[in-house]
Amino acid sequence: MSQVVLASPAVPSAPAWLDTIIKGDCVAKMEMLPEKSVDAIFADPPYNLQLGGDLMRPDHSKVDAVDDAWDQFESFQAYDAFTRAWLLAARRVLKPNGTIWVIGSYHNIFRVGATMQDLGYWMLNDVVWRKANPMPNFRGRRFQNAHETMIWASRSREAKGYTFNYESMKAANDDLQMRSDWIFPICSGSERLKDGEGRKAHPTQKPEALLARVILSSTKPGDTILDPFFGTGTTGAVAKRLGRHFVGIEREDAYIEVAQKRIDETVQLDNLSISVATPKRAEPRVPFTTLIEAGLVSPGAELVDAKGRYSARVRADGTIAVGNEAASIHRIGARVQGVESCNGWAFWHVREGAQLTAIDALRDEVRRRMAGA
Amino acid sequence: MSQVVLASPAVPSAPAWLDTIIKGDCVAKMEMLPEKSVDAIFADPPYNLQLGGDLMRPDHSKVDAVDDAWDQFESFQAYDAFTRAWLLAARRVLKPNGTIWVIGSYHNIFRVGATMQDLGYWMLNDVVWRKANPMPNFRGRRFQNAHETMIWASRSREAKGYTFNYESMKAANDDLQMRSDWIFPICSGSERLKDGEGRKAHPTQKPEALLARVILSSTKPGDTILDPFFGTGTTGAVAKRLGRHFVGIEREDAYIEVAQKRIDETVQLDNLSISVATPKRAEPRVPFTTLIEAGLVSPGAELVDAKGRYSARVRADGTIAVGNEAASIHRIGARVQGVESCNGWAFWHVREGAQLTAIDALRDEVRRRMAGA
DNA sequence: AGTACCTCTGAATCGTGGC
DNA sequence: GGCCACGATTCAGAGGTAC
Repeated sequence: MSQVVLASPAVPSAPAWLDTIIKGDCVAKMEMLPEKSVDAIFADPPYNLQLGGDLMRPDHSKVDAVDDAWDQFESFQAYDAFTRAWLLAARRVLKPNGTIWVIGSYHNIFRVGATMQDLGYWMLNDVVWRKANPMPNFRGRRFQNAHETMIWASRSREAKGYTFNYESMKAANDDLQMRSDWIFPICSGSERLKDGEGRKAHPTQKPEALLARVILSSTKPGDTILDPFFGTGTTGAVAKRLGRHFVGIEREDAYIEVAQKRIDETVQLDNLSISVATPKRAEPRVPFTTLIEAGLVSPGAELVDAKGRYSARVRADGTIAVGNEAASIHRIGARVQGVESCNGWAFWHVREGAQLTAIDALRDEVRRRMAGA
Repeated sequence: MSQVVLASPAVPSAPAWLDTIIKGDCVAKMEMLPEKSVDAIFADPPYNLQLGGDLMRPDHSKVDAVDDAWDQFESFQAYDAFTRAWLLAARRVLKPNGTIWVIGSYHNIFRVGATMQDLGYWMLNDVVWRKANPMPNFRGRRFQNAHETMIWASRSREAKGYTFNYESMKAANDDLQMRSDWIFPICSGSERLKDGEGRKAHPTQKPEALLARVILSSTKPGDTILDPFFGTGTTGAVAKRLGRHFVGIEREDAYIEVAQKRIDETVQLDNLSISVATPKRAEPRVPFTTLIEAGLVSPGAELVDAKGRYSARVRADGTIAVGNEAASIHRIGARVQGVESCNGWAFWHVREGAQLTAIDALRDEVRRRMAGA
């Protein structure tokens, strides 16, 4: 009797690169992967920040800026060429119905987005990550830069079969459609990886909650997610935890070491638990200027305290004025009483004829309108 | 007796185009305006929406999409050429310290932003308009598109003297820095302009509250704001109400008619209501020695920091001394803390028994006396 | 044990004016 | 145009320490 030679198994073995970190330049390494082999891509490319000198906080401490060599480009042209190259290589690797996420800030995201359109990617959404705790603007010269932007795109306009877990997202958002603006804290505390000396292991580590929403919304369990700028491996760790495969590409040994250890320590959730976490819905803070914008208080209106002893005028810019001094409702409330501080919301009222309406009641009205909308 | 011939007024007459709507193509008309003649620009260019067929709601009603001829471009190249042309013409008209706002969605904002950078504009912020009541996504294939993006940029990297009313914005936001994400309802209800048949007069009318914050944050009363895509004149109406001048450019007679009527019916707020909170930088400089001359601080008096850790002595010449070293309040403040620099006004206090009085408060007193005199 | 206070830090394109 | 003094400017969260 001759021995039966077993045929190769019906299920093909997983490719060697699956669930690994590939060391090297992301363009060269992506070109070595099979075409149309990954379901999704998450990319956090260099932002090309163009910083001037040192920036000091008001308390004279120095801001730890992102001044790494990998974020330096000679010109917009150089950055565009780099962007075009990696986006092109990424598109080859992406399955026809795959989607790509790219995160950036105003420094780079417009160039990235235009290049994506030029290469044939089809935009599905731009999603705003609103930071719950952004760094302040220390010099008071701009608005506090409190968000970053993600672009979510399919491989082409014709690709209609991409994954979007609409029902999961809606259920996770208290049965309302998930919006294009998400709020998450920045990555800090124990989640923030440290090197041997206790310094942050990577200057721009992203929060796992952000990656979790990305992965849960646009991939299925068992899918493969490629991250060409792997860094400390947030994409890989979250993918593993949520029962997805990953491929990471990273140039720097120090980052690879941290990422591998992190992923090794990550445990996959049981199948039941790979569901969408419910986002917290905090009571929205309503600034005084919103009452003016909503038409509930008019510029020029008179505010008085409950006993009618003090009076102030509302200005269009959201400050209120007494004499020739203008400041917030809180400051002016403190000022007229000659005290250190004052809750302007509790102190001031709008006079309508003989009737006084607390501005706090008007704020409640704004909250009702925002919730009802 | 001969009649006195009055000389021409010392104040030069306003240019003929101020506070008017110019009919025509915005590039051609901007090229006819004097260079460096406007303080700010607000632009709401065509979004280049690429809609397929008609979009139907679940109840089979048709969504009133933006399908106007002015929003159709043959290709990204055509849209880019158009964008480059109007941004170039706009930059010529903008004063060196002027700023520009451009609003768009993911369809066009990335191309607009990249072009702005290519032309030398310097980005200050991207600001997200979060819609309190956005249109739902009817197909359930994407996230609800719940925001639009505005880019705020100066004319060049070197222009540091642009207007940003930091104090107004902060006071209006309950004494917290204004963030880069703003929430406003979309324009609807009685604010939404209708044509003769009760249909909306313009498909993309922006809310006045949005324009008000733009104008209040980045212009001063009396400034001139150019809007090259004037539409129904939201920019003009809000500018007039807030005591700013405007110039509008619009091609379509129907929009011009609605806009002119709207602006004619708009009333300017009184001066107190529109004035801008004064930044400390702009207040008259008071040298420390003035406090001594005014008798508010005596030579020989002891200065301490808020926590009483450091102490210095006031000298008659307006310097203060620690040990055998004498210098300005700033230099000595820095010296005792061992830091590079220090705002002595915020650091030092006069001790009167157990009570500490900030020398900054004494400076305010001097300023009040000077203003009253 | 609980709380109050202090310190540190995060993708940052972060002066002005007089001499 | 360069130099230098003046002096303006921060929010939320985590973690540690003192009481």
